Amino acid sequence: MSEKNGLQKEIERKFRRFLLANELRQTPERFAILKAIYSIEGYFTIDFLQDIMQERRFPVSSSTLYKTTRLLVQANLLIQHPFNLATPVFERIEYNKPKSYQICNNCHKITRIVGKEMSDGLKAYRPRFFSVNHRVAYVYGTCPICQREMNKKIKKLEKQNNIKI
Amino acid sequence: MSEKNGLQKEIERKFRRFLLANELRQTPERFAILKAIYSIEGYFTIDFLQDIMQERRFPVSSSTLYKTTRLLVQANLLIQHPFNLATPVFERIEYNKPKSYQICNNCHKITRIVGKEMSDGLKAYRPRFFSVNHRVAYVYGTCPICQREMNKKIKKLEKQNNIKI
DNA sequence: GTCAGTGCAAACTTTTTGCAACTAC
DNA sequence: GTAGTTGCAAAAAGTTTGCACTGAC
Repeated sequence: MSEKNGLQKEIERKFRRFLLANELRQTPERFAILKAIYSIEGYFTIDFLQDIMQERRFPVSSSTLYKTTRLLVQANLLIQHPFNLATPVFERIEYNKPKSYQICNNCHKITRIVGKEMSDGLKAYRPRFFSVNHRVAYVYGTCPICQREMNKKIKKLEKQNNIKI
Repeated sequence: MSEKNGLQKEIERKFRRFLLANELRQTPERFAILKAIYSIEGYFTIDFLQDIMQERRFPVSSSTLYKTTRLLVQANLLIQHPFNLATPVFERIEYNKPKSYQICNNCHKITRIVGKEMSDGLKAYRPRFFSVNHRVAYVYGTCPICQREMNKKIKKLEKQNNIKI
């Protein structure tokens, strides 16, 4: 069995356990949605997910999508990002693999942070009485392009009005 | 001048700079909202903020609140949390003071993480070409109470149906 | 004086809910 | 067979927008 299939099975098992423990039913819709979500590499919105389901010849209503995504968040298989875009952005969770993002609050550009410092930093926290599933970090600030533009504008204003801002 | 007033002045200055740089006007509403937000210690929703403004004898319309909170997020003075509750949850930002939260996805209990490991861990990441304003981390998982309940339920089901889940 | 900001109400979008048909258990 | 799930349409909630008035610059 390939690595990918093994992971898929593990995820399905996790969801099955969750459904059983909460006395919820194992419907084809729920597993089809789970599978579709894990086929999406990056971020996605509810609308996009519905398109994917359509493409996969497994159309589902948006009420089902809303309910199922909520279940998956509860089951620690899905995350909803605080990107404050027009619509909520979701992303699959890979167990115990910390994820970090750098967000420019000016141009709203989001960059994934790679490299060990951040993921090691996140793993440094080991709670004694809490079973950790996944860790996510967001670093907010200003990207170099926006930084330069803002400085230029401020300087221009200071010169124009002969003031110190 | 007290520490608190100094901080307040610094925050107002930051907002003023932001408004100037973006050629936006310095209205009383904007500064009153900023002040109200920084008077709230924990999380808040738009509705709650509107109540606060009412109490402070500075009623503002919700359209103004939506517009101003968006500006404050852009100005790196406010953050919107990904708690997936009924309504979006906001919180003021304290510059360069990392914040972390532990979230039980089962009972939705949110706990602030205190202690050095996490904040030091977050500070370990120092991007070379990005001006960091603030860092936030979320640790998702299951709290001890929910953990125990889930285990109990799973065991009961396994016994009942003589299966291994 | 000009033009951006505010408040109101209406419009719009997103999400939830009630109900009949269906299906996992 | 029973009770949870789905899909549809309607309702509710959250957010944005158009417009007249106000006030920052």
